[in-house]
Amino acid sequence: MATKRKSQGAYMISAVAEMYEIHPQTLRMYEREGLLKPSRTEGNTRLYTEEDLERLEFILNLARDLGVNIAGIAIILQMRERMEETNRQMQSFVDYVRTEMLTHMQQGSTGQASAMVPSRRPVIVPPHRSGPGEKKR
Amino acid sequence: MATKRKSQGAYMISAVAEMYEIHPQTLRMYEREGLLKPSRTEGNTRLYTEEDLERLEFILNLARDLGVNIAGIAIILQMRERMEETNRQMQSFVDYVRTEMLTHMQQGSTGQASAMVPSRRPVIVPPHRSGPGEKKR
DNA sequence: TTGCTCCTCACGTCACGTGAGGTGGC
DNA sequence: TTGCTCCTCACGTCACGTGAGGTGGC
Repeated sequence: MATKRKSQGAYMISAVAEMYEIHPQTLRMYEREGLLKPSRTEGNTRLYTEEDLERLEFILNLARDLGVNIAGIAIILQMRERMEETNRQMQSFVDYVRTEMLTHMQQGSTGQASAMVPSRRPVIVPPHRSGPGEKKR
Repeated sequence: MATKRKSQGAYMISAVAEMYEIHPQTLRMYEREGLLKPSRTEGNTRLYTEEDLERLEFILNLARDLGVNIAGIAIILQMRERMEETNRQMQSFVDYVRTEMLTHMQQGSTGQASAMVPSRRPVIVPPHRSGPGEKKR
């Protein structure tokens, strides 16, 4: 019984091809060019995880909708990862500052804490809110 | 006397073409596709500023060395600008935190300012270390 | 056996870069 | 006039996507 789908949300190539209306050869090409790295079964069959599919959607958006070629997609993927890392670091810095501030506020200060820590988070990317800073006080 | 170069480091198309060994038509194409926006003389002749040239170098690096197509270059340019903006905001946040810290340190605290405010700017771009979070506690 | 997988080779299409041709202003 | 500029049109090349053909394992 050859199933197209594997447990844990891992998909064989034809299932992925069907889901995204993409030619299996194109999927193999994307892998050859380094855009995707699905794992393999012992029999050497490609297995696409949910994470691979998320990445594939991003790739297809660039390739189909925006007309970016493979070299461009590779670079954009790199930049995306770098930005995500930057955001993580930024967030941890904000968290650090926040707790440090609170610590010092408690050590005999005037209670201006909310004036000191900005009420909205300063920087970072579009959709997210960072969480802290808001419901403080 | 038709000069190729204008004062203030503004260049006409053939001068730019020569400097970068690029076909004038290619430069016109890059403009048509929105990658470059040189100003014009009253007579409608393109004038490339130093800033345009810096951008052009970035474009040529992507196109020639990395093989990125125009759609990809457009997106990468956008992302670059966004990252630069993020870095600027980050820097100003760091500056803000730093001066605010110092202010509060001076108001009857223990003088741990230098332990609290990172001495190098945190986050940002690739090869750096993040700075805070580590020597805490 | 069936229906999948793997692979390589090859073709059609289109974007990119370049060239030609004709125009106009310093 | 010369040498630049502007523009449009068109061609060659190559990357991308797709198809065919032959193989092997569940």
